[in-house]
Amino acid sequence: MNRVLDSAERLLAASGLARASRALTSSLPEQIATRLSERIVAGAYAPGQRIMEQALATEFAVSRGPIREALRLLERDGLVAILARRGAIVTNPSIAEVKEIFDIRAMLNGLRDRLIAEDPQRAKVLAALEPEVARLTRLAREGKQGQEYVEIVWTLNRVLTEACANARLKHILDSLARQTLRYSQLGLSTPERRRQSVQHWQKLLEAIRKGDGATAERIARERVTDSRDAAIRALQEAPQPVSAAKKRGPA
Amino acid sequence: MNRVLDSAERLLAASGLARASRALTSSLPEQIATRLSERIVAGAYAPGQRIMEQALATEFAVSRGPIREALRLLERDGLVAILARRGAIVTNPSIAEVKEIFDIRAMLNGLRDRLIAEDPQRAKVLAALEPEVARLTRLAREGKQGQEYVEIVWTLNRVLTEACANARLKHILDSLARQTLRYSQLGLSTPERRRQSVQHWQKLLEAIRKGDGATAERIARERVTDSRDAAIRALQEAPQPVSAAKKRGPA
DNA sequence: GCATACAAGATTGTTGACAATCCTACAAAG
DNA sequence: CTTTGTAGGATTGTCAACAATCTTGTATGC
Repeated sequence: MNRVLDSAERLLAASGLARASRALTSSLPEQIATRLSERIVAGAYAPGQRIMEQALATEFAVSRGPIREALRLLERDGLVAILARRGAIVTNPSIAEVKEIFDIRAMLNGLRDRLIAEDPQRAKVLAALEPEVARLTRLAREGKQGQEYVEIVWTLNRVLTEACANARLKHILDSLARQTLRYSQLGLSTPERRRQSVQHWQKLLEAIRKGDGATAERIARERVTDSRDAAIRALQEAPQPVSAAKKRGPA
Repeated sequence: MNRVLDSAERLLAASGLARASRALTSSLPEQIATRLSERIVAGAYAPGQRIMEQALATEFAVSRGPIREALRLLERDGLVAILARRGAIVTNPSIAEVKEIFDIRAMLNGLRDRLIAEDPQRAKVLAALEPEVARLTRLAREGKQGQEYVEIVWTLNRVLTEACANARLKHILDSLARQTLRYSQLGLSTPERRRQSVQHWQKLLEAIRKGDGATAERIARERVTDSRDAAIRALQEAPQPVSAAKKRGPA
């Protein structure tokens, strides 16, 4: 339908977030939550739009009970806000809130990568990361544009988060990643930024290889902080980043 | 009824966590969740104990719907685990999981205190912190034992978290604090540890006063890491820290 | 012309009942 | 004596309807 929307959907698939956290568990509310989160991230529901329970219940051919639970799950992930007696509306994070989320991610990505660097069994993770970083390097050298770059970066992040020994950290990072998925494309827009991103990843791999947790943490943190600043700059220039349309009423 | 239980209840009240996050919103499921979380933290439900929906519905004189929602809220906070078709059981975090939570808190408390130190309007927070730290210093000098010490530390943490400009960070920290409330008393057991804790707080205040975000972050992180190690040591010595009884069946 | 009050419709919160699944106890076979 | 299969009760998951609240459109007053 729409180019931006398509790329967002591909990004979601590449990120593996939907599958990673819920789809296989086969609980009805979780399945519904997964499908709804895909729509929100893809921009099918505009920020600020109200989501009615009965409409979804009819669409998914279930009762309102599972729908309600699914909406609470989305609230937990920050994709909708639920107001008492007024239902769920798609969140529209302000620039300040996006910055907040990135600040938290900077700290926790730092912890994640430090833990991995200090893990005696990190060789396996490295084996998964190395070919991806090699692809990234090649793409950057060839000056290639496009979606592929973003997808590789998401894969790298997913591999690192999956490998994380701290289950609760993994959970929080997944949740935060879903919340910033809508803005993740903004961080790699210019060729210079991509070149710097590649350098960051190479240095991170080096630090993990050496088992240097402190360096791994510092690099991860810098990387997210850079993404944060880039995303904020992009948001300030274009206040409506993903969804062009501003539909508020029912579809 | 039981001394340990009493002190846990006082601690919960002093921490202000229940009130801070839910009680005033007056939604029925949230009220129920608050009361249940008090019971879990106080040890009225033993770890591993199964919680049945119908029993709670009868007790609170509501239908099972709000009870279900309340249990999902507790799951979000990590106080119960919900298994498909098997309901909610009170979580019994392993030592490894407690360490995980403390590791996350170390990072995020660091972010919190750095943000506060870099906040131009930090004077107001300082004004609230200073008398408490003074009380702490006095207690330590007098070599006083007892609950008061723990309560002051909780107040300090609550003031800092409340003052945090990052709303999402505040939310995550509240949630993590609830999860470790059961173990927070373990960190300050010996007089030496308390003296060191006082020093940490004094240095933290100093850093905030100067606007030295990096130092504030480092100190906060050290403090949580120390608490973590102390809590783990205590847990290894006494595997059943809060609730003495090991009731698994219905009460 | 604009703001306010009211009424009808729509939407969420809650309830009680039904269906599907799980756990326990007991019996039968190896 | 241990293990496997089965039946009953118990518990969670889902549904449809009712009550309480909110939103929207309209009319009225200034």
